[in-house]
Amino acid sequence: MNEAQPLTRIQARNRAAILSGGLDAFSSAGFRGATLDQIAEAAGLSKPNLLYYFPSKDAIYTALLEGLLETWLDPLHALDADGDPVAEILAYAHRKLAMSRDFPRESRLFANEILAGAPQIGAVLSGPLRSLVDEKATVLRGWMEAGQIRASDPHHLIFSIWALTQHYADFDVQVRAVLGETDPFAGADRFIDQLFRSVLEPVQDRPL
Amino acid sequence: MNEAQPLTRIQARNRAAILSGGLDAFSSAGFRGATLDQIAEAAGLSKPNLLYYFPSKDAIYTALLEGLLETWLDPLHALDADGDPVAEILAYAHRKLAMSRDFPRESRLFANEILAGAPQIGAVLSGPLRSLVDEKATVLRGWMEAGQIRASDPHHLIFSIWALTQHYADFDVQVRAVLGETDPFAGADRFIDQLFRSVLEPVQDRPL
Amino acid sequence: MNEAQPLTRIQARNRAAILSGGLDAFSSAGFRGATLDQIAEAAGLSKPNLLYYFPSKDAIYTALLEGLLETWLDPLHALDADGDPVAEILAYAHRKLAMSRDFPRESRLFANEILAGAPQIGAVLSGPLRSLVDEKATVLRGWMEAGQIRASDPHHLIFSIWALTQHYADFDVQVRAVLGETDPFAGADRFIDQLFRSVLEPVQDRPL
Amino acid sequence: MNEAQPLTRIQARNRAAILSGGLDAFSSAGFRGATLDQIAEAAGLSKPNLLYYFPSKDAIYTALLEGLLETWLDPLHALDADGDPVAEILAYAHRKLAMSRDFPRESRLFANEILAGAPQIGAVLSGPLRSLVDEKATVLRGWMEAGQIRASDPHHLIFSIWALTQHYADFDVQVRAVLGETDPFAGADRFIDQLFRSVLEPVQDRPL
DNA sequence: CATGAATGAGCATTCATTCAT
DNA sequence: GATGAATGAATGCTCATTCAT
Repeated sequence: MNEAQPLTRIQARNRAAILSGGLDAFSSAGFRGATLDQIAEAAGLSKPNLLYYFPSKDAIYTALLEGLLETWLDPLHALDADGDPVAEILAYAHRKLAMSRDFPRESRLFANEILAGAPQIGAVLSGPLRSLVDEKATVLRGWMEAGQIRASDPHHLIFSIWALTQHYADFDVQVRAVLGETDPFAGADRFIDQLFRSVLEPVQDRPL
Repeated sequence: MNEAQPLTRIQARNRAAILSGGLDAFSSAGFRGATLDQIAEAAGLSKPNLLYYFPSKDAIYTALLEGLLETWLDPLHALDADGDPVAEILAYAHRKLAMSRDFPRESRLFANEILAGAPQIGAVLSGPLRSLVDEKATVLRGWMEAGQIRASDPHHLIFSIWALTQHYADFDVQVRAVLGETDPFAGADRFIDQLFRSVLEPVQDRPL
Repeated sequence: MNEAQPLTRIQARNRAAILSGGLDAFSSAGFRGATLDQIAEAAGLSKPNLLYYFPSKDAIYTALLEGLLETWLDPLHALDADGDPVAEILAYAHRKLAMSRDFPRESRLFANEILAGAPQIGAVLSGPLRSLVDEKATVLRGWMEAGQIRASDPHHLIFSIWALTQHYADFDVQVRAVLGETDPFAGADRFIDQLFRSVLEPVQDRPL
Repeated sequence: MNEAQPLTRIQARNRAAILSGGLDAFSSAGFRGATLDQIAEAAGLSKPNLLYYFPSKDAIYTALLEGLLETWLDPLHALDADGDPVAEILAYAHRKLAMSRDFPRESRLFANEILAGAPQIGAVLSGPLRSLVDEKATVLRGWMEAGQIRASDPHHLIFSIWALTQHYADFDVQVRAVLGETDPFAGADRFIDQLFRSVLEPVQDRPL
């Protein structure tokens, strides 16, 4: 599996199947709780064949997390210092909520990793993630000082967007148990919009 | 170990040590990922001795969850329909945040159980929890219709309090990685207060 | 190990070795008393490898019993209502004794299962076995009423054949301790012949 | 527990309870398969207290076997060389059958020990038991040579009495499964009487 | 006499990984 | 590429036995 070689079709298909099976397993049972048997069955491969594509359980997990981190931070990267402040922030929250809706397993994989103490991505958190958050917090603070959004703690503002949006993926089982069969995301979208608009929009701008 | 008998001192001490060790293990690795060896070592007991107090790994987990559920819902129970609406809701959010600060392992245990699909407490979620939430949502809706707080979806309002407060326990590692050594809870408390005050207080009441 | 697939040579060899080792272990120590370690060692396999062929200790035991039951009842099935009565019964007793000589471990496995209360084959005893015995008892009664053999209780007649023949396998250790090194089966064969001839042959037919 | 001291009432009661519980356990599961927990629960004692009366599992088993062996051979001892031959032998068979009816657990304990290869009483079998059997076989042979009973192999004659009578205790489950609820012993008694009378009584003495 | 507490050894079974083909 | 076969190291749990009181 020389990485310089392009993957054959079978290779691509099997790698994808393994990663999908691994995502299922790791996102619900955590790294230690997931088993290669589960993953192999989900991927429709024998266990030795699975280990032909990834040398170890750890390698599957790492591949998943690495593939995830990029897309996971994309929405925040996209927050544009030159855009309309309220619109930018709300758009960011909506993008994050859409990720919870469209990629709930990825969200739960991430949650599991953090709950376990971030053994694999600890360095990313205190390195690239922290830098990115600090950079965007500076943008937010600039908007606040310019009176474009009301003043609040920019870091906690970001945390609140993470918490609120990821909750609908990570606690999906609980949300659905409480709401019944209703799809939670439409209501969540409206509520989140209302919540952040309230705290962000300067008072005099608020429509009576 | 007849439960009708009062526990001896040794029993009380060892049971507590086991539950604490189990809380450590289960809250970070999940049920499947935690091992009796970890728990026994954390409790300072041999593995067979641990199983002298609890008949199985499952029994420890169940004891933890049962002990947790009661206190977990207490803050919501305490939300008083006859109190001042904004003050009641904010007090609820503060109590929840205090629980994240004082009992972070319990929060992560709960998060892990939900992430795994709530195999043990699924029935509680769609039964007692749902009833409680519906009851309190009715209270909130009453306040909204009376104009005492601004209108929004009461279920999602409750979810948002859960999400925001539990985030500081469940994603503690990430929060601290981003903030550095600063204690997150003081800032979190202020931010949450500001956020919910914004969305709850009727517009005309807001000081200019 | 799809059972529809023919077994490979290795599979056939190892499954046979496991069943033989299991027969040794279960027939002398009973189900609970036998250990996978014994069986694995007798089969020349590691314990996990043994469990690669049979999913559990119970599965080995069940496979043995199922394989046994068929051949166990064959001699009785072969008792022919149209044959010569005395000859048929004596032939049946000889076949049973031959089984004790040639398959003593199987006999002891069966004895152990019965002694333990027949937890696995209880249903067979009160179902198929009872039907078969009742059917052959009816044949015997017919012969008795026709005066072809002397009258006696046909069920106890069958039990006596079981008891006498299986004794030489099940109590082999005792029989040999009492008899010394002599092979017991030649004498047993003669004695059983004489015993049943005495009780079966109509009195007037008996040579003086 | 100085053996020179007489047992207190409590000691006597508890020893008896342990032996009875042990008899239940060992007779159905064998030595290895039985557990001290079973025995302790059956005896209504705690496990450490049980081990106060008997120093080990092995000690209980040995005590049972030793207590058994004496009474086990009594009926054969009682076979009287000076009595009426046929009556003596039939009386022996009846006594043995009565023991199967009245002490089936003891019979099964003995059967289990033999099936396991007689690890504890092997020496008794090839020592005292063999001597006793040889002695009684000599008596039988004397009767045969005197024409008081018909000639047959005296050892196998004794084995046949053991086999037939013990079968009703050892294979009790099977016998009852085949016969239904009927009590087997009345029929067994008649059949055994008929069987041995047939093979023992000199031909000319037989009533037409 | 009796029990609560504790444990080393063992047991059935699982699991990630390796090896040969 | 893929699989059958195999295993060392756990893993949850049992069991006979010991110790302290």
